[in-house]
Amino acid sequence: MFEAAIQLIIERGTERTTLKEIGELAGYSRGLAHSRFGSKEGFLQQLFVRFDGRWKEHLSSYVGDKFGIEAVLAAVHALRDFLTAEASYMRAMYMLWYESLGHDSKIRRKLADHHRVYREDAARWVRRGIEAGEIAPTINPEQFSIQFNAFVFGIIYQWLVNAEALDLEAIFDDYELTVQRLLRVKE
Amino acid sequence: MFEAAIQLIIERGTERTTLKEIGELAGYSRGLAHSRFGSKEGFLQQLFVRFDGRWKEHLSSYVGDKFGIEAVLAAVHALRDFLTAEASYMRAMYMLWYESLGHDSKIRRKLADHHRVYREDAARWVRRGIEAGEIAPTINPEQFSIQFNAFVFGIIYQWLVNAEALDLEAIFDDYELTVQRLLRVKE
DNA sequence: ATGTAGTTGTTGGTCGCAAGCAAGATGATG
DNA sequence: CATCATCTTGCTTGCGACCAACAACTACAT
Repeated sequence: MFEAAIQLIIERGTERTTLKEIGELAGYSRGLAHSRFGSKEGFLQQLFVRFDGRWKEHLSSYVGDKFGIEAVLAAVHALRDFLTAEASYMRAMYMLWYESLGHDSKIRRKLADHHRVYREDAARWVRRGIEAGEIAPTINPEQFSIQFNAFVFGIIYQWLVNAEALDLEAIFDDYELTVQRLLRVKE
Repeated sequence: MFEAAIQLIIERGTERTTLKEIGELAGYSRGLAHSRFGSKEGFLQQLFVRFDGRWKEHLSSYVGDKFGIEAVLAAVHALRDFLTAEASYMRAMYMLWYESLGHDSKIRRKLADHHRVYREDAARWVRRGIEAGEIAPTINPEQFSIQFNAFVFGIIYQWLVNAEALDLEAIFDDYELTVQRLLRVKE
């Protein structure tokens, strides 16, 4: 059922995808999605949770308890691999996120909260990297974190707009250099 | 009419905004928006063109024929000021962009094209900065451009998700430092 | 002032369809 | 056979896009 929804969301976006279509594409009747999830909003919320779990799991399998530059690069690799291996997941997830920004919704509030956490995580990586003497103390962890998150979301956005125009390998390789240049303490 | 549309798109997104509401909020009858623009798609396209013109004008009033680091910083300032002075324009514009990614549309194709141009512009600024000896020749103009655009779109995205959580002044000040650190040739 | 044409805006109505609900079918299990 | 969960079907309601006919106003020539 969720797989069917992902496919439809990629094609039409969440707003133009109907519960009827989802049920039928999944091989059931038109009414099932509705009776299972109560409402369209309810269904999208479940989908949100599912997406979130999947990404969190993927990310933490890369980052683990790393910190400093290593953690930042691990997150970059997590994104690179997720974009290529789970492209449809990614597309549907962001379509859901983007469209939830349009109106007041639970998803929208959750999103704001998650984004705060993302920023805190990256800031912590940097802070611990500075403590370990690996990252230059002139770096402001909170600001780097915002810029790092901007990179992540900005790349994903450009990828959504036109995936073919981007050479992901080259982009992530070059961004690694940028991170090293910026963070690494000079001897 | 366009002003009414902007207000409604901010509240509900494009998909949940109806031509009827737009006409009525603008002080006309329910049918006017339709008879003027032919279709909802037609209306949104006009809106897209309008947004695009406004942003282009704003940006070029900051960048002019600058190049190198100066041009990059001018673009950063253009964004900073647009975000604060024209917040509703920005919100509605990006909601329109985001929602047009969900399905095949003319807007979507135009968007892809515009983004290519954005990347070319920034890459050109960098290339000319390298030629002038101001920017380190180790910098890859195309890759910096992608990262720069990612910053722009990524900041806007975070701002759309939760504007209150961001201190725009601090963000843009710190990003200036980042740009200088990355690009400026070391003597 | 009057007839003609063009522009702008209004109104009534059709069509299609998504969401949601309720009643019932199906089918497994103890 | 009774119960519970799962799934289907018929139906209602509401509404958005779109269209066609028409009204009101303006311009301008005669």
